[in-house]
Amino acid sequence: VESPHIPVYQHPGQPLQGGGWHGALIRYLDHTPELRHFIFYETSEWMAIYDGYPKAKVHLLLIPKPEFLTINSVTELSHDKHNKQISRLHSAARCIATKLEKDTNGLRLRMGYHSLPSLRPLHIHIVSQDFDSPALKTKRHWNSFTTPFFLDLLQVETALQIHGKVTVRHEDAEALLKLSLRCHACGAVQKTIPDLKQHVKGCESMNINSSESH
DNA sequence: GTTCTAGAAC
DNA sequence: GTTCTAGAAC
Repeated sequence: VESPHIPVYQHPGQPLQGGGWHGALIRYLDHTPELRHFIFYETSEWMAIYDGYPKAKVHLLLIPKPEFLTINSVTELSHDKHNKQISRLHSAARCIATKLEKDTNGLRLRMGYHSLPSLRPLHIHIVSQDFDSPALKTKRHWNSFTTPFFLDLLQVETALQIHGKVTVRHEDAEALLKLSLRCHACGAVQKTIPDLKQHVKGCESMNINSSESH
């Protein structure tokens, strides 16, 4: 397990545009000078960057470096080929999350993959569960983090262990993104995104296990 | 992935 | 009238 000097989370602002969005994350790995402020921390095996459009108070992406693991989606992983690398990557994610949870005084974090990622290469989301961010604008955004579309690290590890790979049915995953807007803490359905954000701010269930509730 | 915007919803 | 979403374009 890496035990680096993980810094304090401090998002730098909006990233530069251009360069084609599918491979946008590659530009971070290439150390494009304009994006250097978006590097949260890196080792020889991975780079943790600030999400350019953070969907919560804390939102990092953990990207394995090409020489460590070259792959675009969780469905391309196999137990036989990648078990050791994935273990190390997940350890790093957990190490970062533990540090961030300390720094943020109990902000709850989830770590995992999107079933159908829009960006390559493979990346793990480390995201706090407040979803208090102006960049979270659509049902797709919301459901990609709060439905089973979001695959937790442990879930991926278990699938790899049992089935040797992670299987995603495209249409099932797409359907999850279209589910009605539901509070992830209490399950209440909300009509619009603004309604949902308003609800989450005051939702009693949100504060369980948070230091702010004590 | 985001931006833009037409038209649905209110 | 304004708010909000969803689909096209990028």
